[in-house]
Amino acid sequence: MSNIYDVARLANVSTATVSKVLSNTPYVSVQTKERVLEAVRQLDYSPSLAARGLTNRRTYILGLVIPNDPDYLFTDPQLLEVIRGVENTANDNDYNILLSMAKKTDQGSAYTRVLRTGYIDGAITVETFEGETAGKLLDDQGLPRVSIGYRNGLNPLNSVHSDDYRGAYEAVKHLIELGHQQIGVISGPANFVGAMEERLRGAKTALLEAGLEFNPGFLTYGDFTAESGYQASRVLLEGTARPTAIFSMNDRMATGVMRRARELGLKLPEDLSLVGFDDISLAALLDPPLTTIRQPSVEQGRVAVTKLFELIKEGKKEFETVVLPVELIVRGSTTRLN
Amino acid sequence: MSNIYDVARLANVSTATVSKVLSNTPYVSVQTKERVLEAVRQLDYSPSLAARGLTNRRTYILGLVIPNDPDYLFTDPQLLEVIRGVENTANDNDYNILLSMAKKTDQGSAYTRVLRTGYIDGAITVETFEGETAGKLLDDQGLPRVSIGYRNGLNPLNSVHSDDYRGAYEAVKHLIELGHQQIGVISGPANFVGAMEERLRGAKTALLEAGLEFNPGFLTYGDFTAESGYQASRVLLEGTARPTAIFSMNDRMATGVMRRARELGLKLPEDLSLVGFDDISLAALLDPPLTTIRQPSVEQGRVAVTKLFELIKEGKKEFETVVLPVELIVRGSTTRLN
DNA sequence: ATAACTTAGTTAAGCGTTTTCCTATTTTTA
DNA sequence: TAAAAATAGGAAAACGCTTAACTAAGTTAT
Repeated sequence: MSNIYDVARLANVSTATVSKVLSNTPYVSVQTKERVLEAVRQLDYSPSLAARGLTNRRTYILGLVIPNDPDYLFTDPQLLEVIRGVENTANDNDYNILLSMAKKTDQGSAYTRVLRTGYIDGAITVETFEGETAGKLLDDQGLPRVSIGYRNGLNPLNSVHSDDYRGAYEAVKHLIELGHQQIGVISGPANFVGAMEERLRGAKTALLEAGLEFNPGFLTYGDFTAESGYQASRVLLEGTARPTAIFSMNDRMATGVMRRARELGLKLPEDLSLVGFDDISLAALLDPPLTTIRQPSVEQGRVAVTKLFELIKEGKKEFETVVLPVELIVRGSTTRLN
Repeated sequence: MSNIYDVARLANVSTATVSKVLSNTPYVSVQTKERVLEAVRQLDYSPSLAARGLTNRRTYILGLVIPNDPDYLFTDPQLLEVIRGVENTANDNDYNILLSMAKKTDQGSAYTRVLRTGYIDGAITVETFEGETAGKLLDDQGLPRVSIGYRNGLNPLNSVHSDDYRGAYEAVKHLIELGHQQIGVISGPANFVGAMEERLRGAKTALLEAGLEFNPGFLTYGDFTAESGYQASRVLLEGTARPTAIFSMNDRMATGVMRRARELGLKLPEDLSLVGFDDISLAALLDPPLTTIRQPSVEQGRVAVTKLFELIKEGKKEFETVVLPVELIVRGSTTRLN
């Protein structure tokens, strides 16, 4: 592999000039510039990022930190979308993505080292459960960081997330408008930062506005997996007074509800209306197709990186949290209460 | 952030000694070593990977190259598992993962640059369609590389993949043992390297061994999405002579088949037996639960990295392709032909 | 007692860039 | 037409680490 000296020699200039040409610094004549570029072409030269990082203090690498604890979070298909949005946007701007799937137990491991070692110019952290330490580690170093999700609970700075409140509100309002008054809610894990609280708040607000009251007995918790939705729905569907509709805080848990309902001989949507959250690709293909709240996952990644660039390149310290709009997608799993 | 000089000064030694301590080179006295380590601790020092990479020619970063063309491949939940296997194994060995989602159209973009610039010590490429260039780019530089999937068609070197042949063979054999003779096959895209050919070969072999002949009219193609399975199954299920069983080369397409069958009033498994491939987490939760071939996705990532380390650390040039066993999971979507 | 090792630690070069000063030439301004 | 300003390019230091080569002291073998 050729280095900057090879190029300089071939173009008959100094390495300083080569560097200037490559970084578009002014005061290089057109002829010289062309000669250098020709040499670069001939040698198929590309500058060593390691060397560049050493002088520059810029590595053109962003960290993407995703908690790997617990395992089941990782089966979320939306996550892949987020990753895709992050990677593509970074790449469009000539940045690369270093992936860190942090385990809480890690101390001094490769992942920690990378976050501490000037190897990345900034980071995106996917916020999940309370008690993740990666974010603090980054902040302590003053590294630019953008959260996907809710940072430190509901701190309205430097994060990007969907409008969870609104989504839940719309979901429940939709059910109420269909005549439902007994509405069960399956939440995600209670210690999942921010999002679940917001969705619960949205759901409650919708009830309140309709003059209905929230029945704590109709609130259960799952862990986002389909299996947990199945379990949670037992509580709701096998009690004496069962709800006529269920709002599940993600689609996968909703599939669990469907399965349970089927087993109990309940027909959707006639006997039970069901609204999910996420709009995973499968949602439209279920039987009946699932009414749900669409969340812009790729977009979350995209916006997070764009915002991170503002912090990195413009030296900004903070920005107002970006809340991305969600959309109610009405399909076949909800119907008017008869 | 402190550097090696700070540590050296504090410990009253030369930087060389610090470096030796940190890399466990012999000929450092216990006392000195302890003094250095104490200084490291006090200063919370960790060496700059950039600088280290410059001298070392080791970056402790592996590239993970995943084609991003076409989009729909990316919705594969198995992919996340593979990524997880790769990342975790790399991390366990103090390596990090640089994610590259290559678009074919990219030339000279961030991703290409990273692959050419001595920034990674090796790479894992996820093989999908023919004509991907990232692999060649890496090979041209002599960078160690392991493929997940089938390298250059069926080249039996330096790759890791599941036993696609065996999986398809078992799937179809299972159907035959249940008495089915008219078996439809929904393949993935024909230009998907290796895997589809192998699965088709497996299916044909099973038929042949049972003295049945392969009916080309019962072979259709999808693109791995549920929607394409739905479309493909129309061809199979709406003809005059329809198969009594279908082998779908992935689970998502199988869900499309289920949907179509339901629409046509066909009951699974009585009227139609269905076998998928992958065993995605949803498979067990479908109605009926899907009989399928389980593929070890996390394991593929894990093995790929392990093998890559052999190439990098031991300087090996090649290894025999690792074929990971698959497993037939019999659930409710298949039954004896009556 | 001397030669030959072994151990412990240091010096300084080198990895491949970028960037800050410089110098020299050309162009503009008054 | 002289001074000032703009343009073009180069020399060399700096980034933070590793490592080859070296020195010096202590240990062992003869």
